[in-house]
Amino acid sequence: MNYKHLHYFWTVLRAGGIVRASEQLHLTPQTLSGQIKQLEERIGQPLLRKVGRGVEPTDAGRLVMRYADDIFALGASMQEALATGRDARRTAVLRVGIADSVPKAVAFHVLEPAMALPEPPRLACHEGGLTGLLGELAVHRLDLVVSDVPAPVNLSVRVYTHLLGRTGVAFFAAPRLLQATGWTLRRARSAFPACLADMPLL
DNA sequence: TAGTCGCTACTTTAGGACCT
DNA sequence: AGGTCCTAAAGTAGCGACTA
Repeated sequence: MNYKHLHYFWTVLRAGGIVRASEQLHLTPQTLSGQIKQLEERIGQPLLRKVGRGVEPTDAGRLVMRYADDIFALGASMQEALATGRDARRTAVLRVGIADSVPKAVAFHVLEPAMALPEPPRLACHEGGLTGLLGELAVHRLDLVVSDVPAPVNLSVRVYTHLLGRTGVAFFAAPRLLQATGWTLRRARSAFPACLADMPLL
């Protein structure tokens, strides 16, 4: 196993493409493509397949990626332990799934109190769709899922939903848009959200 | 609707630099 | 000398915009 090749593969999937990964790694796309090809030859099966103009992992690629996540997370925690003198492996790990629809600032706000504990856990955050995250929760790969909606009532998995907070939603419009649709700001405010029916809303 | 063009992303090939 | 890693150049393929 050449861990440099594995790191290139891992970076490509995290960056979302060979070109973006090559920019992060200060290499050319040809180099990354060639190195990943060598990794595939050593493993004996393809890890990436072309989809449109990009690439996506094969089943084997997803398996390798899960191991690579653990390998490089362990490497990062080793560096942290060397820098801080605190062995991260001795601290509890809180594995959190964050739904795509949740703004990162909100997720940070929700998780921040955990980091203020006397013995703060090591946070491992995973982003994804709610359905996939709940599946991970069901098989105990996650401890917690942060979402902007409660778990579906027809979910076959037993989970507990807790309201952690509320936030408002802001709508912005140019004044001339209100005028064009025959509304004034005062009337639109009092008739919200019914007034949206007349608005070109994206 | 089909063909063309330009752009983007990726792969292949050839060859150079460096290290053991 | 041979292996590894890298780049430049050329080629392939997908996608969107434009046009007849």
